[in-house]
Amino acid sequence: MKTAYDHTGIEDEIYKAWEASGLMQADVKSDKKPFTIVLPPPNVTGQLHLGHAAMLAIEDIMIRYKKMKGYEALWIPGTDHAAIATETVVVKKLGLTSREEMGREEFLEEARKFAEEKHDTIVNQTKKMGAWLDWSREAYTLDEARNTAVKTMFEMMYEDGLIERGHRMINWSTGAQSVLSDDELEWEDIKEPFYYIRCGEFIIGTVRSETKCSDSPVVVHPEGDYVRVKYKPTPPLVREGDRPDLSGRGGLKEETFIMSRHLFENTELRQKTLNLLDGEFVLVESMKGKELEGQSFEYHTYAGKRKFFVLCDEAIDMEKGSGAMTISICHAGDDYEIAKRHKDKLADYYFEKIDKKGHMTQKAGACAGMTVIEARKASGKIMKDQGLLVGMDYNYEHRVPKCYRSDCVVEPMISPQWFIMVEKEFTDRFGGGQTTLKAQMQEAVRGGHINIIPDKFDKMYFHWIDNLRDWCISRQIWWGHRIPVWYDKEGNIKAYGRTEGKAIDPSWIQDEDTLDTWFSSALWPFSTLGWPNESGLPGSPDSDFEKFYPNDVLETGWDIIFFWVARMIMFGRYATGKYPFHTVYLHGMVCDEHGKKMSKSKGNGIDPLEVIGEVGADAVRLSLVIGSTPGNPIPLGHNKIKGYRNFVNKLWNAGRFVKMQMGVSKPTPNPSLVREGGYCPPDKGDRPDLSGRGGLFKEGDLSLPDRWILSRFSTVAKEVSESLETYQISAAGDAIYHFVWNEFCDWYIEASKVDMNTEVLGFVFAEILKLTHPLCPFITENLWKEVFQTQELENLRTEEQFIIETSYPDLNMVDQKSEEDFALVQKIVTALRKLRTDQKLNPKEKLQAKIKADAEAFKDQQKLIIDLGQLSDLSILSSSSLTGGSSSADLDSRIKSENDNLLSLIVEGIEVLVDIPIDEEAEKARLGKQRAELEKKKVALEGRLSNPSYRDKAPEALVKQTEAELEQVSSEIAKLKS
RNA sequence: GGGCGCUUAGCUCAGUUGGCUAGAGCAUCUCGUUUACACCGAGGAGGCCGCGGGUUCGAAUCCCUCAGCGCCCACCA
Repeated sequence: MKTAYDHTGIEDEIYKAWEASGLMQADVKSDKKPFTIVLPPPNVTGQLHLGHAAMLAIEDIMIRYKKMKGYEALWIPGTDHAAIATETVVVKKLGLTSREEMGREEFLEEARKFAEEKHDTIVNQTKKMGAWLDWSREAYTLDEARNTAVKTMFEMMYEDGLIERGHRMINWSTGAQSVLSDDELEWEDIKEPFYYIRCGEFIIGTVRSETKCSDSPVVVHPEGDYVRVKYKPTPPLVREGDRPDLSGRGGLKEETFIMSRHLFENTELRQKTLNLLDGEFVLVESMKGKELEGQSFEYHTYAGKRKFFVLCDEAIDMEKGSGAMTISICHAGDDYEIAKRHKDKLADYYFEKIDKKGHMTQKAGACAGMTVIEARKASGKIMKDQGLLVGMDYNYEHRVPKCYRSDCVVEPMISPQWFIMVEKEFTDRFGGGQTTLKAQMQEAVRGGHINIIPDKFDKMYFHWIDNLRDWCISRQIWWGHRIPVWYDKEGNIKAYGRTEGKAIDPSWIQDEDTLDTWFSSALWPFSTLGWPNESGLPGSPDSDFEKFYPNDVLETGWDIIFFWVARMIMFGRYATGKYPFHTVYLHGMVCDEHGKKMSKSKGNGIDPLEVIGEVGADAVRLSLVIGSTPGNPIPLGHNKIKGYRNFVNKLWNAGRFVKMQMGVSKPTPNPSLVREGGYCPPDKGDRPDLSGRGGLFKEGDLSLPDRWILSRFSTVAKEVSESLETYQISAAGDAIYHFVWNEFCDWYIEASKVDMNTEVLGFVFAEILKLTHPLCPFITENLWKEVFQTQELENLRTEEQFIIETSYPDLNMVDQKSEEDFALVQKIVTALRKLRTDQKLNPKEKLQAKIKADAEAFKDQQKLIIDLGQLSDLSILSSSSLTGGSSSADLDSRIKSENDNLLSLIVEGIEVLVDIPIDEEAEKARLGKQRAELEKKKVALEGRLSNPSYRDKAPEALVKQTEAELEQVSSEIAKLKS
């Protein structure tokens, strides 16, 4: 064994051995209680990033822990075809400007090849993390089985009327050339000029100047208060940063405007808004919006002369702009809503100003053919030059939607698409009566069927559902599940859903579009378990679906709670009648050590594969799970990783020490250690019992450190299990870290060097390896083999065992007395070490000391203190050990008088006298400081006890405890003073 | 604009029903080449728990105000 742990090579070797062992494959016929997690499938074209690494670490810990706890643990791996993301990448890789340059089939073949190549990469990277996945059940969101599930789901929902096709306002990604769901938008803050434009007498405000190029209704509020005003300019119109309007077409001449009373009367706002007009506004008349209705007029737009007419609608906000607006029915959601209410009047106004590529149509006149962004600038300039503007705000800030995959502009457009109706009533197939998908999703969490960790996401979840609109599931891309609908030449639907056993007429045409990638992802918890083929079929008791569905925990990053988690809940409940899992564990985003998002430009990114190469997967796993709590950012930096690398090395070296003590021969069973009728090892062969259910050691054989470490281990193992049960992985890791380092290594191993019990040493270390295994699978397996097994890795399964085959530690050897006794030893030894530091003594110099104690009861501690405190002797002061006989009348004062040349340490009220040359000054200072601290504490305790309400109302035990403390503090002070 | 959350040591963060002297890692200071480990050991220093108020015998913890920070949703006139 090397002095420093070297993970290189061995991790891959261990993973291969696990795979070869067959142990990773869950047994559907097992009697054990199932525990199931489905791996959130990484994008097949992706690289392993830190988010995956965190996910893998957390889920692997859960799986290994449950497996060692005796569950039939199943963790299903898989990959996601990631429709839009992959298609975008493939188009780029093939050097196409659009997929149409290649035929559909040819393109799909290329995409398939690409996905296959990339698949192996992500799978191998997943294995690097040590993930205990059942590869025999690996799934893919775009494979045959999942396609069957998709078609079945589509069919069910279509028949229930929950899937409909219709023309609606949708989000169009000009880059991906597809519709996107509301959740697939990413919003970007930008600053753009905001224009106030003349439109006849009206003034309309817009940031989208390019859309103001066509015939349009001017919409006003029917009950809104409007005014017609006369505008009298104040020439010359020259101001800083502005040029006089020399065109003579506006600004300088008298004219009339119609605006909201709100704008007219708020002078400050008016000046700010109509900042290109400098003059006087004089009221001509007042009117309600409805009085304006129906008026029509012609006016110049940047693209030429256009017709307008006035329409009333209550959607108008009188406080915004001038209280009037024109609408672009095909290019804005709100406008479309207004148009729907005025169908009869607006039939002629449904025309596209922007095409699917994001270019302006012929409607845009001079700007036709430009991109939206170009046209926005150009049209603004034209309008300014032509005097069509009455106001401008250069600092208007708003947010624009971008495509989350192709990062291009998203345009609202009207298009025929397929939708899942989340608010439509249907009859629950599982006896839930009339309900809606929305209601089922709400019930999942509200009814306590699903527990979200941390619970702050409950609110986010409900908020999302409350605002949820129908889910657009069709996509105009090729890579994905093609929508299972067939039309005849007239466009009538002739077939849908599953095709097995159905006659598909060759003349029918399948829908060109594919399904949203999240449609197949939403089926993942049960499509991976054989649904629909293995579900609900009588007499299929051994099916994965029966055994492992519902899943137990769904673990993922909180950022896909809506994309994925909510939709799995929706589909799971709808299709199987059961919520797909009982617990949702959401981890946060990995960020750098200062809480900043990792990004290439900042250079603070960490590549998980690179660091695994440097320090090994175990250290990386610990870095990702310790020091972070669910839902909160996971801070990660090289310092942290280094810290856990050091821990892994510490564990390694503890293993080396244990192995050295156990000798070259492997440990053999010591019959004297196993009690009559005690624990019987469940394992094959005559190996030592390292499983530790208690009843293993004879009381009399155990030293104080033995009893202490067994007791402490019992407590810590319990804490760790409890933490893992309650998904507090960080707390579990922290407890292990400190137990191993600060108790086992710092104290037990040190004590062992003096008085060795190799059975206990080996036993506790073996238990530590088991306890740590879920967090650090590689090094624990490695040490398990090195220290406790005789066989090589490949033979472990048949001849001995892998560590995961053992039981998770559950030891009941808590011994309060030993813990207290050992704690006193630790405190006295620490005090002695501090004394050496303070007095600048040679650390190697052995000291003489004395202590007052019961010689027999203190025997164990005495020896330990001598050894660990580097003493030559620690004599026990008792009445008989003092000169002048056995009278114990005033033992303390006699001790004092006979030893007043010795330095006195007060530890836990016990006086330790040390024979060293006393530096009077330093000693005085030390005592003064200690006394001050004690006095301060005494005052606090007395204050509390002198409060009658405290004695009255605080629990009795607490009051007693306070009294005991006061007593001890007082006695310590007395000893210091004497 | 609506909502959620955070503020604890120099840094990153724990602190689970209110109760011992508020903890950890890293950084820092002093000492140390003790044969498991220098990827180490020993010891130390460092906190009005954001500000102000309230409830309580008792508040980092519960309630309210304010300030600062972060996030989610909505928002294209």
